[in-house]
Amino acid sequence: MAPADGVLTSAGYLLLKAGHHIAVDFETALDALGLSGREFLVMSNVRAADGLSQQALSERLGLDPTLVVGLVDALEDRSYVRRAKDPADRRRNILSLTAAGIAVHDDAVAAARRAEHAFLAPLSAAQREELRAALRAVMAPRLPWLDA
Amino acid sequence: MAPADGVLTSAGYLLLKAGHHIAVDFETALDALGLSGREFLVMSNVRAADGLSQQALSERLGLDPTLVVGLVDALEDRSYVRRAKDPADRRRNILSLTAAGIAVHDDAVAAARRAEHAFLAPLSAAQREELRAALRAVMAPRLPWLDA
DNA sequence: TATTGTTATACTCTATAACTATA
DNA sequence: TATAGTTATAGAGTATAACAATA
Repeated sequence: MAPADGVLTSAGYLLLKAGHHIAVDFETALDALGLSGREFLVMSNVRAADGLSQQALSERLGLDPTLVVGLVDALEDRSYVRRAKDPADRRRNILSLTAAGIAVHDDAVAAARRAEHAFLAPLSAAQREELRAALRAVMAPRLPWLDA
Repeated sequence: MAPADGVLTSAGYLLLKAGHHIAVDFETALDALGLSGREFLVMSNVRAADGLSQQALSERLGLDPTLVVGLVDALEDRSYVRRAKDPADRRRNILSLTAAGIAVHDDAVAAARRAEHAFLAPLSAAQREELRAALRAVMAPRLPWLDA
């Protein structure tokens, strides 16, 4: 057997593929609500971390700040997200969800959970929890906000 | 606690993020060999499945056939991959690795394995294997060639 | 008439640099 | 002088459609 054998069934490659597949599933599930995956993540982060600035958000998302502008614009147009000047530093925009944003986000969370459950259906509840713990351990050094 | 809490620490989101992070790590590791991640996957699939056509390859990779053309072109230019007309159906290109291609691919596999090992370092050997088994179970319905 | 591979075009997405307003 | 946010531009990446060769 070739020394290269097993690459395509390695944990690393399967992880890469699984990540992409579930991303597509999330997009599909959120599409019914008129949200993109990124918009959902913007709302999730704004909701999870109070008083988030756009720069802090871009770091969390791993996206360029210039991309965040357009994302927040699109959500503000639909009145899901609010920009407010930080009184302590008027350069900063403090982001928050509106009541309408929270309502839509609740639905989006439910849709995402259904998609996740379907994706992980081949696993038992215990296996799903083990998977989550393993991924959390691996990602902890890379996602500082995960500790909180 | 808000009903939306936990989205960012869910198995699904961590899976999505982990997939992207390891993809970046793979790209970085392969860069030293002058290979892109996709070129590496082309070579890995050609090597794993004998007599693969470009169309079959595009299905395995989940990429449009028109993208495969350019990938194979670039690898053929470096004499890593060969195109040969299928005698049974002269529309088909049968792909194979050259000796040079196999040599480079061996190095690439080693580099990818090192990157994977570093990425999964927080996990024990048993946990890594459990992760691999879980991902394989989840992806089996989506990657038909995984059964082989 | 359908399929494999190829090419060309248009579209989307992203990264880079420059600008403003605040500090 | 440096930073947060914004805008505009250019580049890379992708999808769509049309074509040639073969079935």
